[in-house]
Amino acid sequence: MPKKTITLLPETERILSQMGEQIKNARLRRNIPQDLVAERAGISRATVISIEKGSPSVAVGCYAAVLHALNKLDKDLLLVAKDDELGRKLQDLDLTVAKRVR
Amino acid sequence: MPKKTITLLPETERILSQMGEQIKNARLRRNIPQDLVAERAGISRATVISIEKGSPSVAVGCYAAVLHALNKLDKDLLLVAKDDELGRKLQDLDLTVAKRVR
DNA sequence: CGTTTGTGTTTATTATTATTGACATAAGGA
DNA sequence: TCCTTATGTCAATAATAATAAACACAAACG
Repeated sequence: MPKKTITLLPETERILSQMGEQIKNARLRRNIPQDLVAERAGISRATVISIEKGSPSVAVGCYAAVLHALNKLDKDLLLVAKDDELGRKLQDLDLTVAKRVR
Repeated sequence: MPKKTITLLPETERILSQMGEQIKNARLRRNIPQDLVAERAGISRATVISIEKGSPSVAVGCYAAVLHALNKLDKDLLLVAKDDELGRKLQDLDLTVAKRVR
């Protein structure tokens, strides 16, 4: 039973909005209509619109598909949680390469 | 009526998987159990598990909430579609700052 | 200015998701 | 080793998401 709706901090919502805007700009630069992106991504145009608004409730797979339709921009997803500086510092304080938390 | 299920290219699926792994590693480095992340993110532990596996069907908002629970790692989402080199090159060829495609 | 068409809303419908809880497994400390 | 507990899986259910279609609006072009 999905939660009534996903509740996010305003800060996080803004981040998603901005990401959506960036996706939209990437599309505009390529001069591809939402129609086409939707078709290439295998989703509906309505969902593309939601994505460009940064809707939190849209599946990450839809985001990925749209990004891929924009000339393999989906590879950008690999940047998420990649360069984890804080994480590495924390790890240095307690050098355990654990498979799970303790 | 949601599509039967999101169908992605194997390449895109791999990207999501890897992203999930990176998120998991970020959590392990911080030594936070899935339980706690779920609580902080306001979602269920089952969903956290799905996210760490890179499940395409999970809402992007859940991903964002988990990232935020990991010391504001949600800012990494701003890297997506940001440094759009190809897009800018394409734009250079046809310098129009359009609000929509034509 | 007129026309084309890309964009954004809305609504109803149905398939799918996120949840809960219980259980099995295994990691790692004592 | 033993024991705690983090992790993963599974099933059933409730609530949402993604869709299609029609509409209005506005941007860009001739």
